[in-house]
Amino acid sequence: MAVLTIQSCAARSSPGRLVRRIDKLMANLVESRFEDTGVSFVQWIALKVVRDGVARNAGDLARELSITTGATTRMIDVLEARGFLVRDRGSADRRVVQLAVTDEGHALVEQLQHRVVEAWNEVLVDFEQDEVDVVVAGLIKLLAAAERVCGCPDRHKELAE
Amino acid sequence: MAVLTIQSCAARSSPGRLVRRIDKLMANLVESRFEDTGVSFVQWIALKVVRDGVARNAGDLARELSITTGATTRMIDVLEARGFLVRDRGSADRRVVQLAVTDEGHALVEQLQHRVVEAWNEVLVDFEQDEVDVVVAGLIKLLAAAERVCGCPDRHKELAE
DNA sequence: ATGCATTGTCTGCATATGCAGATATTGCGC
DNA sequence: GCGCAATATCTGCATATGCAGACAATGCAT
Repeated sequence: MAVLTIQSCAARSSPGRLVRRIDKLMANLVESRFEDTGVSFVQWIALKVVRDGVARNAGDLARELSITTGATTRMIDVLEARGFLVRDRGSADRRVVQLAVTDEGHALVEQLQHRVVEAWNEVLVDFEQDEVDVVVAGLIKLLAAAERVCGCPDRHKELAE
Repeated sequence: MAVLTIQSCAARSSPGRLVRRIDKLMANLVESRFEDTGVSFVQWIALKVVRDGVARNAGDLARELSITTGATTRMIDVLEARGFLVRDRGSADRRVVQLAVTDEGHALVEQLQHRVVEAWNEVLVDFEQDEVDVVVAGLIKLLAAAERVCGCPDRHKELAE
């Protein structure tokens, strides 16, 4: 408690700075390997969570991607136009837009998934399995703490995973 | 090595997903406490690294913020217009734009720094000091690994910190 | 000293996203 | 059934950023 001091709050070694930089670098790294497909990293994540049933409609998807529903609408527009995804205005509740990946989208997710794993494994080559586990565990705890303080609106149904 | 599997590469517990979400949440959290100042989180970081001498010119600042020099130019425009920062076309090399915070900028950094520390400490309230150290150490190693794979262009002078 | 490659910053244009209001649908109380 | 609050998505507009080329200053080879 009271763990961060003035000196460390925005230093190179502050958690905030580190997560930001890692996020940017990894997104760029992965995206550089998607170039032939014209699909962005975020678009790939969108397709993946829809395919895996983690996001079934537009609102779910927005929460999964940590972007607004407005931004999500437009991303779905693009993915639908490119034939990777289809909208389906639900018959039960006609407000919600059910999402499903097409065969083409499914194939794309599969293909790019291997590239993502490969990139991460190149980065993690000098890590032992338990080192990774420790980092991930720490991040999970940190995220939970941040969500608590933010009174996080997306404490949504825990689609076990 | 070969630590990430297909299953875990984009799951809720993947390092990539976690760092992205933590970054977004913390940026929003901090920014919500800056509202009265009209300064964004990134703008505050910019002022801070300039004040601390970590970034002395526009190029340095771009690397510190992980954004392009073009975006940096415009951010400097705003901060200069608001009187927090001054440009000074260097006399030694007239290409570089030396940066310095004004008295007003200095005061702002000081004031907001306390809010940032406070926010982080609220998040970290259930962490022991050594838990934080472990997470930070893991992130530092992860960042170094990512920079290695990216052939990172900003392995710039190690302004010790 | 001249020409040319390099470097640092800036600018024009495109995209991604946030925000706030609009629209459509649902469900609830009466 | 009617009116109204709540919900899910969409749209218009503003901003932040990336990218690629422009421009200015420097320094190096000759």
